[in-house]
Amino acid sequence: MPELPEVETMVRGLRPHVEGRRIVKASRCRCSYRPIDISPGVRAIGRRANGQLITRVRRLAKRVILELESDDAFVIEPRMTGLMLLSDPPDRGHLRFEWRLEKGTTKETPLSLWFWDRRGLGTLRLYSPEEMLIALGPARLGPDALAMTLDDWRERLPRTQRAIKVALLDQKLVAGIGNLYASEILHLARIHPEHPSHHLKASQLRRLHNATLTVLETAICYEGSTLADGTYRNALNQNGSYQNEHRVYAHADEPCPTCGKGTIQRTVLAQRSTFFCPKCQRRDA
DNA sequence: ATTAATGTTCAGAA
DNA sequence: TTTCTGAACATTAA
Repeated sequence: MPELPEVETMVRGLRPHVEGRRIVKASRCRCSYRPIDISPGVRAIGRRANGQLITRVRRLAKRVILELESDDAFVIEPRMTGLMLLSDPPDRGHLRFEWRLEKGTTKETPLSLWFWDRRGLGTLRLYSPEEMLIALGPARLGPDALAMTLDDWRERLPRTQRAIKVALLDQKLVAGIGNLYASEILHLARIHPEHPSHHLKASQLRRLHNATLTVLETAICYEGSTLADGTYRNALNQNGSYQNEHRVYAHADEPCPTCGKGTIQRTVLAQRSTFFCPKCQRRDA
């Protein structure tokens, strides 16, 4: 479930320890389960990455990017249960990939960066700048949810007739929002999840813009959401705490914390759980 | 002991 | 063209 706030938290945790360090060895872990989906192959990755300096760590939508001095870049996509960890993996059986990093100063111990993934749906790519543009350029990925301007919302949402909840999950339309934050954003914006995207009024688009920024920025402050299954952790294997601030997600049958009158409903949209307050988020509003 | 549910992305179907 | 469905996967709860 790492979405934008969780991936941003990973990147911020990694950055001070990883930027400016040299990769001694990048290699696939011997894993109890199936090996991680990587490309190019292990040998090509080693040839291109070993000895390289990591110049920058950044986030691209829900992906972690490790930029190398050669201008190649690792692109890690955690999908459901992937974690980028500097220490203390929950277990060793689900470790999928390791970057062994050079000692910084003499005092520091050698450091490993790990990709740990319980379900194993995550992927890792090593891209040249040209490959990166093709794989993750504007044709594949819309503007980052935090970078969306009001004009971006006004211009992009009318492009589809799907329910707004479904549109928010379309990474080509707007990148970074996942199932959990889509419900939270729509609740704060007081928009019904089934409202057709192309029928949103100006006032609703303004509220959607503001709610997106508020929810995602607040969630980043709380270091993301760690759900009941405990999958998501930051770079040091610590919990996030935004789950305590969720107003609708996984709160079915509870009173709405905003209006106190409605009861949170759970429905299924695009095969995903969707939570909303029928009083705050009226269909016709 | 099965089965359903979990959520991201993509391939392929409608 | 646009939208929808199912599969990939491990684990837990029912």
